[in-house]
Amino acid sequence: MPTRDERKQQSRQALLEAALQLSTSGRSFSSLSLREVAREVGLVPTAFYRHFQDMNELGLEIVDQVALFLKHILHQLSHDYFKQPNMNAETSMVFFFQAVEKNAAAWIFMIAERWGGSVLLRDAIAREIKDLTDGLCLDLKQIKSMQHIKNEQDLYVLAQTLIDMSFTWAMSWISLNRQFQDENLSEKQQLYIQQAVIQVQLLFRGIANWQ
Amino acid sequence: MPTRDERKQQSRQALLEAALQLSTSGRSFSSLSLREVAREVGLVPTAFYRHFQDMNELGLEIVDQVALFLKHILHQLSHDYFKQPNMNAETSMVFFFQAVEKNAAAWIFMIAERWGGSVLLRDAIAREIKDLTDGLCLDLKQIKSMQHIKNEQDLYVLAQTLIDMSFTWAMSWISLNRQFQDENLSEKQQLYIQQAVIQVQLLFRGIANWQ
DNA sequence: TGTACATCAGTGAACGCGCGTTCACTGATGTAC
DNA sequence: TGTACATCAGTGAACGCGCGTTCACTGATGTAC
Repeated sequence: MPTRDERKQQSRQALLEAALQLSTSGRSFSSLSLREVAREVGLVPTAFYRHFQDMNELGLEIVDQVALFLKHILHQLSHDYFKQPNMNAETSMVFFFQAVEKNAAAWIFMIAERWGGSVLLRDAIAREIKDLTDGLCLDLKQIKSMQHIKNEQDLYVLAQTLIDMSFTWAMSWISLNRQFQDENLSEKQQLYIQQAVIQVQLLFRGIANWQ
Repeated sequence: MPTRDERKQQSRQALLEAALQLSTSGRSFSSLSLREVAREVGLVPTAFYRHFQDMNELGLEIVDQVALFLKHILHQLSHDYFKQPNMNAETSMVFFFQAVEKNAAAWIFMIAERWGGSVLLRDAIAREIKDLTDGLCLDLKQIKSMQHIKNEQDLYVLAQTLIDMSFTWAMSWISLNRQFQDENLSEKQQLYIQQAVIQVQLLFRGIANWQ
């Protein structure tokens, strides 16, 4: 028998997940209503207030959870790509897209609300992206093929570019999955993997020939 | 004395501009109400229906107008950058940011609604961005420093990258303008120009060393 | 040019609906003795 | 272990509000003769 407090946490998490799911299924977070989220988890609207002051507070908590998740993914991917001997650009793009599909909601939320309707969420997301970039920058600093880059700022800009590109890749991939089906989909997917690989290679030739 | 039809067009355009302005001043298009837009231009809600069937139809028209504007800007910028003899990366980034500031609403709308709350708008914007990319691709094809790129697809991916980056640059610039003031702002702006220039140079070194 | 009629952008009242928020409540769980 | 009380997650009625949409209308502009 779970304690009262444990059941409260379950309701809280259910509200968070319902809001995340609703706001990433073709809608936006700011179009959700408090009543709708409560209804989705089988609670009366007023019970919402036992967990969050308002939808803003719930949104900020989603940003926290989603950003933490993306941090893990990006760290692991950069680790795999730069440390594993038999990792080429194509297989690591495939890995990336698998990770995106596995938790699409996280990516959709971050990208859609990055320039979305709520100032609070936008600012919180900006801070989290700054954080992600700092983390990636530290990862890059320990890579062999980056040692010739002397200027700290150049490395930071590279991290920025990679983060921005990964968002674009993730969202384009999700758009494909929404738009096409079956063999038509896998054809488009193959094509897009090729294009993303070219982007990566363009960037990394730029790095190799830096300074 | 303007004709009845001319005055109708003025009301129509006023509705479009009010919606664009409201949806880019920290809100999102899908959070606008029909009544709010009508109120903003001094019309009774029901008069809205003389011009558009609903907010979706108005939104699609905004996409049209905004995309047309961006097409002009991007074409002119790529022309200036690649054809003018004394154009370096920094001065052309400054030109770009001037263009962004001059009509920030257009950029904000396109970027925010690209992954925003309305499926109709998202799809329309996706089509327009495809169009912009095709246009830029044609421009690139006529550039001297691109002649060594044999593969059509590589050029297309380059155009894609440039379009995506220009959106990121525009939105970051607008965020700076929203967030900082006075000498603090111009300091951040200087820094960001430097960072964007590094991104461009990274990319163009990649191109120079392609194949 | 003047008249009679048609058009149609904008009006204003009315509607039903979902919203956020308040309030007093219920009854199961937790705690103190 | 049993009892008496406190806590508090969830309930349900009620509120005022802005919304999209309908409808019959008004009166200035446009058109046909």
